[in-house]
Amino acid sequence: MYERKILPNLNCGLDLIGEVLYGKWKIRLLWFINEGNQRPSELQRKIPDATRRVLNIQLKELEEHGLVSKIIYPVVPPKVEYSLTEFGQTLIPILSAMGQWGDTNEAHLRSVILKRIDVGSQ
Amino acid sequence: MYERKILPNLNCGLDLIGEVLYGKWKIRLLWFINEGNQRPSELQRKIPDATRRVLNIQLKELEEHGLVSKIIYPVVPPKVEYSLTEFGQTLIPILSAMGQWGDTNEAHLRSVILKRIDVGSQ
DNA sequence: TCACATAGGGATAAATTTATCCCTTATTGC
DNA sequence: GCAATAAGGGATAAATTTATCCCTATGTGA
Repeated sequence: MYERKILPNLNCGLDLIGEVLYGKWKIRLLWFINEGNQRPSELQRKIPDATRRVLNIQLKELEEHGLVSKIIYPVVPPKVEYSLTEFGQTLIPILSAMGQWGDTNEAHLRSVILKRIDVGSQ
Repeated sequence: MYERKILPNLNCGLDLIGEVLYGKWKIRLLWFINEGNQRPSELQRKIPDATRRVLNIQLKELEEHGLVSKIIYPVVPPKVEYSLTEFGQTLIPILSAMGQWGDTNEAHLRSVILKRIDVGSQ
């Protein structure tokens, strides 16, 4: 695992939540797990742009942060199921509000985001 | 400005909000601006761990994404004021909920975050 | 027997984000 | 004249995060 050289700022609640949600795929993972996609392979299918590798890494972080729990069934072929912990579930209303905000403002957001990116590319 | 080689995913509302909030200091900037710290030097004092440089860069992104607006007064020494746009203000309830969640769970979060980090360091 | 599905990890490269350092402008106070 | 203040930008290094590639294990079905 990467060993940090610069410690994160943990001064206030926003810092703390930022620390556990920071990660390209974490919010989506929480969301899809909450929707019932519990197995790694289902999550991969839901998030095809991410590689298995990163999803595993980010799932492990979510687990270490106490947001999801993992059950490994001792069968072959292997079977694993993730689910939100009680603690992780308390995040759902917030993620839901975030998603709604994004959906509500989709047109505008898509426009300004792409404007910053397509400066000569494509 | 850095030219992206990998385009971001913009499949759903969560992706969109993630894109505009992603940045080490952005949430804090929005928060402090909302609290009335409008001038760059005030923001720097509020966020001493960030350098002027990064704050400027992230403020510019927030501006380009339509969340904050910037007024430059033509005086010397220079005077600049940032404020939330109407659009930016719609984010405040969400940031507030996020901050509260972090505050409520401060002890637990601090513990699990530090556990992941202090694996041999310090 | 060969391909496939399932889950996961190591090593390393590439992408992206932050940090550092230094430079500019013009006025006020000493 | 010299230091401090206000705001900000360029160049470059360092830190951090993601992506790529390859390898392991074991049963099931064709």
